Amino acid sequence: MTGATAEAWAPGPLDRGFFARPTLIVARALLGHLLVHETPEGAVAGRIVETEAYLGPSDPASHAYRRTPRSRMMWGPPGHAYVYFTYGNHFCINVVTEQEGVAGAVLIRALQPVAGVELMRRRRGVEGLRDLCSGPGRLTQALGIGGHHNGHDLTRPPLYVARGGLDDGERVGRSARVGISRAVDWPWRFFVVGSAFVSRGPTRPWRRHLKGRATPADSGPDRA
DNA sequence: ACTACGATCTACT
DNA sequence: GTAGATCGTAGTG
Repeated sequence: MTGATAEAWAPGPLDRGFFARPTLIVARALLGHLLVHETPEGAVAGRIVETEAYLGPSDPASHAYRRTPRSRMMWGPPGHAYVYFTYGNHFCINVVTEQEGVAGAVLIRALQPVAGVELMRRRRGVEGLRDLCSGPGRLTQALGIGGHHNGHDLTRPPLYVARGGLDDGERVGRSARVGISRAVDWPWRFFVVGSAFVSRGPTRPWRRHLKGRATPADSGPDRA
């Protein structure tokens, strides 16, 4: 259980073509894959169970709604990390999508701890498995991700996305995105239905009431 | 130069 | 359920 090295279980990184697709496709397709960080202190990894899509100038909630120095990475090459600091306390990590020159990124919102759990506990200062990576600020702390990872190529160690997958019977759910003040009803959050490791309780993500017009809240065709 | 506000988390009532 | 922490980014003057 504990003590397994990355080499013992991790397949290679996903290739760049995986990320060079429309952002909404990548956001859903990332579910089940692994975010891996290998450091001198040890290897840690988690299975992606919750994501959010952020587009370019067409998306009022996106950092790329307007082009700024901070968000320039979102126009950069696919498969690279966009890491930003927020609320004076937390880092969040995105995977850049689309062709270079087109803005788009997927925020990783929650992981199911898979390896390096003791190191995660040490970094987080909490014990509960469900408290280690269930939130965008929590998972960066657990994995040791910081501002210096901004622009890192996530198809290359030491920080990369590796092939995982969804089990038969696991379904993809959608909801509105969390923590935003514009485009609040756009259903661009994706999560593994029933996972105990999503950032908002496992039984609660459906509880958003639709106001006025219907939104496509049903899961679409799944398959990663 | 100055101000407002977060793609959040934790602790407390 | 609500508030405070805490600071870089972005927008305004």
